[in-house]
Amino acid sequence: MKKCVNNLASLQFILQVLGGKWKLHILSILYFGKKRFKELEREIDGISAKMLIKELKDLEAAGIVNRQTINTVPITVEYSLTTDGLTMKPLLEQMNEWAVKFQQTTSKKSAGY
Amino acid sequence: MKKCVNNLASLQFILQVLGGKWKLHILSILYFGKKRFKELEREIDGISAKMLIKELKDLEAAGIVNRQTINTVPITVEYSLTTDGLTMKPLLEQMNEWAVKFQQTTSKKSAGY
DNA sequence: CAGGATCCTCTCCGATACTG
DNA sequence: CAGTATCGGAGAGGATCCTG
Repeated sequence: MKKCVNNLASLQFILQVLGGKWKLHILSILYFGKKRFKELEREIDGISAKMLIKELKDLEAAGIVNRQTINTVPITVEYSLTTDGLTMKPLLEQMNEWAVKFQQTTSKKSAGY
Repeated sequence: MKKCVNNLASLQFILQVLGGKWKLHILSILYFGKKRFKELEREIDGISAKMLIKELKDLEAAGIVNRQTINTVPITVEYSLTTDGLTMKPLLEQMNEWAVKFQQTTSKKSAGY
């Protein structure tokens, strides 16, 4: 009586959560643990502070990323994956794996033979 | 001597391939087999012909989708997953699974308790 | 039926300057 | 350091008309 998979209707939802130029990049870093805002900014090459803030807000609103403010003198904010966010680690791994393989096969082909 | 996963650098690549409003939706249909252009258009609610064409072209260029022209009187074109495209079926399944679960947990929380 | 061309709108995203 | 506000360009994406 379970539906098995007769459609992949929820796939759209993935894009709403992970869509945007930087979200996967951010997650691929938080994947390895808690990071401060500035660390993220440094590790994500090319991102502007504005976009980092925005994407982090989106991820926070989605319940994937945790925001923790620490009241130091120059304020410190740390971001990490929530419990829900952690559930997508295997998914991130598999996505990355697929991407690696796919890039290899396509580069072989375009190499001519 | 293998790298294990010490970074998820290829994740960016996923977005280049699957980014765009409709690509996952298209793939979630081609997942189940070959489809004609018009069938896709009908099954993807809200998509415009222009976007369907564009997204299909992108997917074709990426080597994920196959385009086959059949010389009937009103021309028929069929789209299907390539060999490379088929390799992402497990990925699509896992993405969908995660999305389903994630939507459940978040809807529970927003239900108040 | 499948797809091209054109026009138009809206959102994404970068750059910059400013606040606690 | 972390975040907000504003401006502006580029591209995504929609609607419509046209063609083989």
